[in-house]
Amino acid sequence: MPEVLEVEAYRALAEQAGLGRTIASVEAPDSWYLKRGLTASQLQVLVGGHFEAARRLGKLLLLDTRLASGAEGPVLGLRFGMSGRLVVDGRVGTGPLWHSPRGCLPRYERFAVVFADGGHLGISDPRRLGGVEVEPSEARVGFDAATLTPGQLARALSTSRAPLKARLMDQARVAGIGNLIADEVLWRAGLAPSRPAGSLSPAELRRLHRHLRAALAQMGARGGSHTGDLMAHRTPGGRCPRDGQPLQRDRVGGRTTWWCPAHQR
DNA sequence: CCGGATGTTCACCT
DNA sequence: GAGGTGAACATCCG
Repeated sequence: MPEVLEVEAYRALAEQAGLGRTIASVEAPDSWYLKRGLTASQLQVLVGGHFEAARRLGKLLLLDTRLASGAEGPVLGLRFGMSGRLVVDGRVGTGPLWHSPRGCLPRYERFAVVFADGGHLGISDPRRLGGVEVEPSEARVGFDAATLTPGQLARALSTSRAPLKARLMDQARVAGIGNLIADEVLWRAGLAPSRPAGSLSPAELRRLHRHLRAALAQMGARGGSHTGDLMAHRTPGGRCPRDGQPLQRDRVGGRTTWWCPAHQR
């Protein structure tokens, strides 16, 4: 699930409910979930400290920490993969948009911090595709999709012969756009997913930027990445809700892509 | 039973 | 160097 909209909801939840609470223990039962050599014992440094801020870069949730000593602690980086959710005191960051209530079973909790007040903040991730790291490289993350300017979009796409959709989903270029948002935005903007990214005219670039902003705002208000106008039609036999033409299913950038050859050029 | 799923990384090709 | 492909991760769903 998590694209920029979901991770932003997780960030808001962490900020609203997770800051300033004393950390009593860190539970990392799944060593595979700890990335870049991070170990459970290294995380024990957080005990007695607290989270000081919740930030987001693309799909990466960053938790700034303060140690018990008062010194600045490490930055915790949380990734959610396809099926990960942030859970704070039993509350899920995005409310009702998760389709399977079973995704929250205790056995799917891959990482958690238990607070001294008895509450907790954790990641529930059935498919185990997310992960936790310390001091993630913030410099390697591209322009954030939620605040992307027209100039940044132009820079992210310019001169590339890679498919437009692949470039939009390249987290080192534009951070936060996943498969569903990419299909939705390209459909709204009337641009074919396989167009070379660097081939867009200035007018097309402006159009893409406008539709990206509008789609994120609308889908955010509706409740997430799966609430786009194209979503219900991404299925065999599906037709374009704009012009009724059969949608085409392809593979672009390694991901299943649904698009309308009639109006996406 | 099989295929596919809102993601990332890596090895291995062209 | 730039891109593409397939595998890996683990579970659920149609």
